[in-house]
Amino acid sequence: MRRAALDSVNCSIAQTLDVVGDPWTLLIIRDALWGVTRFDEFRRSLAIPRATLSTRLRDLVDHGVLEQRPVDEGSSRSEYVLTRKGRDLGPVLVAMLQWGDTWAELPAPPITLVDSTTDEPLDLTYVDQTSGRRLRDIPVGRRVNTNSASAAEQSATR
Amino acid sequence: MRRAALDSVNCSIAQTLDVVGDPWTLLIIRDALWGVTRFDEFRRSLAIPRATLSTRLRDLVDHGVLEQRPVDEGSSRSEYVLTRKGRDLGPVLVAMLQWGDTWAELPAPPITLVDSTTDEPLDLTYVDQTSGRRLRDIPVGRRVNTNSASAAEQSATR
DNA sequence: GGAGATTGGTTCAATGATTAGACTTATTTC
DNA sequence: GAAATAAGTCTAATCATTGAACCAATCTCC
Repeated sequence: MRRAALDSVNCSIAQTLDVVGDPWTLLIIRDALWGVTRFDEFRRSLAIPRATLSTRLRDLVDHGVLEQRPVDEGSSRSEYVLTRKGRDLGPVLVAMLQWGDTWAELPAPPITLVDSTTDEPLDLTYVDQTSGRRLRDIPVGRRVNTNSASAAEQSATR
Repeated sequence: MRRAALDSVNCSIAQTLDVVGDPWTLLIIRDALWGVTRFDEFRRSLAIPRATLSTRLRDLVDHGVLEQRPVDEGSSRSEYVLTRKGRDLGPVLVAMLQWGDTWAELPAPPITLVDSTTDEPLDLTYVDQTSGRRLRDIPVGRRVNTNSASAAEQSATR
């Protein structure tokens, strides 16, 4: 059967996975963050089958992550650009990049993130803005917010 | 045909997706971070088919993200606990949680991350440790590191 | 302006993966 | 010792993904 339906689960992570919980989808967004906009550019960059790319782009447009628009006035050729919602996925990709740099067995990190104005490498870390501490030094717990959804939905809350 | 093979692509994001680029996998890790360890606990929490859970857990153990060990000395029942490598996926899930809180159309964030010693809510943001600026204030670029892989592999670098 | 290449798809059959549900075996609990 | 629980495996059906072929616009270049 088809993939599990996650969009009704009352969990922000499940909701996010319902949109980008597919390897191709996140690779498309990665490329889009680097400025790729055209169908064939994605296809060549990712070596993704045309039909798969076609459905993924449609889904991302439907979810408001990409905006499809004609390359020129009245042109039938499209470009796909990230919306604000799509650009906000940057931290997800940064986190994946860092995990891969640390744990994938590559000889060296293939790319380095830099400040594009100064070309200085970035050293990105999750920090709690309240206490100033880094995430890795904090014992993280969670509080379940019971005010937001029905009791039935709560059973699916995480 | 089976899912695209990403493990040979010279990109840390693709390498990460090769391990966790599946919705079930990340939901399993989410639960594991909250302390879930047993097969049936995962199954009930996620409503995941047994066979699917079985293969996912095996794959995660093979990748060194989870460690499988007997519940007691000599017991045939297993518990699955995150390794260091697995716990390091925390930032990926934090990023997804925040994106879902912002962009999924839920009435309110279902959970709040807190410091478990003080119960204070956390306000986690990516910060560049060098300049002290927040990620969202930085124009991010990338530098491709050409010293690490062969020219042939470089064509697949992102 | 016409030939050929490029772009942006759709359609097709074959192959895998995912699923619900039945089944199994060992271990607890009562 | 009976029933319930835990941790899976097995099977058939269904669904998604894939490579390949096909197609209609559009663009380039002579």
